[in-house]
Amino acid sequence: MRIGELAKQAGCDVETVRYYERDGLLAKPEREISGYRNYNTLHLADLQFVRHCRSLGMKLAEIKVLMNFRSSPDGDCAGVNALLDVQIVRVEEQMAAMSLLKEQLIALRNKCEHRRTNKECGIMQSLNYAVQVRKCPCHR
Amino acid sequence: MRIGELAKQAGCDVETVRYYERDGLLAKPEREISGYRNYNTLHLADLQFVRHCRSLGMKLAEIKVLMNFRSSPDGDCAGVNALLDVQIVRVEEQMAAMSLLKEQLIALRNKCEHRRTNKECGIMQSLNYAVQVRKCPCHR
DNA sequence: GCACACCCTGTAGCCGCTACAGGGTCAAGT
DNA sequence: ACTTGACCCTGTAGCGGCTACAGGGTGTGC
Repeated sequence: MRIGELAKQAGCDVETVRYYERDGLLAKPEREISGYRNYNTLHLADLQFVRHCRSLGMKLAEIKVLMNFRSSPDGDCAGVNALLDVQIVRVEEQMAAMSLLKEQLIALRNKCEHRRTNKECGIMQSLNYAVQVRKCPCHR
Repeated sequence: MRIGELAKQAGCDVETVRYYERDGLLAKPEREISGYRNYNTLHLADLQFVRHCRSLGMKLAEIKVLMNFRSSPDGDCAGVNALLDVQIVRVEEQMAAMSLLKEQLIALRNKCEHRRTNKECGIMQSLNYAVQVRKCPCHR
């Protein structure tokens, strides 16, 4: 199949496929005489693997590591587990940060009693000062 | 004061200050004969305002809007409120997405019973397929 | 007169794409 | 045989918000 079909099946953009190839994430496919890239179902499986990893928020460098694990099927999968743990920790950290952020934004939003001028606005006034930060409100 | 002192007081990098100036977020300061930028406390207040907004996750374009509100102090602050609401919605959306992500990652993590080979690893096998998505687990 | 901290401009890099420009190829229709 | 239009190619630039140089100039203290 050609690149358009491949991209469609994987639910991504043609440009993205070429980007992955350039980045060394996907193997370079054979070319037709015309120069067109020609893919088979193994290429598709690889691309889908990458897209699934991406949808889980993994970085391309991390996906490369997983691809390497994949190409040594008899190796110990401890590395896979460790990589997943990194993802989970990262997401948890981001969630904690967002939680704090939301709290700050809502506190700020409540500073304004409607229909004031900009200079009287409690929000605008507060933005002149650093946000009061409690020590990690999400973990108590 | 010179740029190094300004950056230090605002808790950011010198390069960041110059970047903000180039981006039109901060006014261009006077120059000394040497060509060095010379700042006063008003510049510092502006920079701190920007940094506080950034720490709340606002985009530079949004901060520009707030700066404009700031320079028309007698205007109606409804726009400020609306902008804050946009921030809050954005953070809530991101938190919902992260929550879903975390759930998916943990489900995936549980697919591997320790000390297998890569090809037997439940995680690696699952990554060949799309993640099962429940309809927004964070809102019920 | 020298060292060293600081400042300047301009450019390139990070990430994961996205969006062109400027061209070639192919298949169907007339 | 010719045209249309969908697809493909390479290469480059842009997004956001910085960060990190290179290659130079300036200021200050000893």
